Amino acid sequence: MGRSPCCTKVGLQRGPWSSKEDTLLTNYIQEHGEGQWRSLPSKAGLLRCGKSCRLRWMNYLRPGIKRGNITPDEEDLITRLHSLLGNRWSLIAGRLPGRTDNEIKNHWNTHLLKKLKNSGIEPKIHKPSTKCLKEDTKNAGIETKKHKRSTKCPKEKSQSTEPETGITRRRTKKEKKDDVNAKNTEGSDTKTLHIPKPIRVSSAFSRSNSLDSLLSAASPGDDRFDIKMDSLLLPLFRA
DNA sequence: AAATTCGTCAACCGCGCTGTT
DNA sequence: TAACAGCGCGGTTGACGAATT
Repeated sequence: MGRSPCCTKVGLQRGPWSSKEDTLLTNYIQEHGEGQWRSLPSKAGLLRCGKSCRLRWMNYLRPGIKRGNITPDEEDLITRLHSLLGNRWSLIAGRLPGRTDNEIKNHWNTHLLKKLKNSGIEPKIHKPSTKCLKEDTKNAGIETKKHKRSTKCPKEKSQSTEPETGITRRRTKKEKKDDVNAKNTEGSDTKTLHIPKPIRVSSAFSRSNSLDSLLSAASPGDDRFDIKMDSLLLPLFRA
C-alpha cells in the first residue's frame, strides 16, 4: 500500500524533549484529548512529528505512569508473561498498570535478559539453555519482525559503516551482539528451517492491549483460535 | 587524570494493520 | 477493490553518565 512518511522532517525538532514542549503537549491533550497525532503538533504549537508526540505522551506524560523501580514481583510477572507472549511488549505492559511497553522492553533487555542467562535459562524460550532446543524455539510460534526485516538493506550509520582504518572505534551494540551470534552459530549444524509468514497476533483480533481480549477474541474451531493457542500456549506445554 | 569501555534508557525508525474514501 | 491516512508496535540507535583501565 502507498505510504507517505509520517511527517516531513524539515524543520522539526528531534532528540530529548524540553519541559516547555512537555507542557505544551500535556496542556493540549488535557484540553482536546488523545488522538489525531498527525495534526496535533501544529495545533499544539510543537515542532515535532506526531509519532514523537504520541511516544512522549504514552511513555512519560500520560497520567498514572510509574517511573523506574520495577519491583521483583513485577519482574517475575514480566518474565512469566514473556514466556507466554514472547516480545509482545504492549500486551505485557497491559498487565502491568502504570508501566509502558518501552520501559518493560528496556528493562527486559538490560536487566532480565542477563538475570535469566546468569541463571542458565535461555531467555527466548525460558528453559535451561541447550543446543537441541533451538528448533523448538522456532516452532513455538513466538516470532519477531526481525525475520521479516532481514532482507532489507541495513540503514546507513556513519559510525557503524566506517571502513577498516586500523583506528579503534567504539563498536555499536548491534555489532557486539552480531559477534556473539556469529560465535554461537560458528560450526553449528543447525538447519535453516522454513518459517511460515509471521502472524501479528494482536492485530489478528483487535488492537486492544488487553490480554483478556486477545484470549477471548476467537473461539475454538476458528483458525485464529488455533494460531493463538499455538502462539501462547505451546511454549508452556513443551515446558 | 585521561582514555576507554560499559550500561542504561529515551527516542527514532520502519513495517504492517485497520479504517476511510 | 485499490489507494491512502493514521496509528500502534517492536527493534534499534545513540547520547550520556558510571565504571574500569
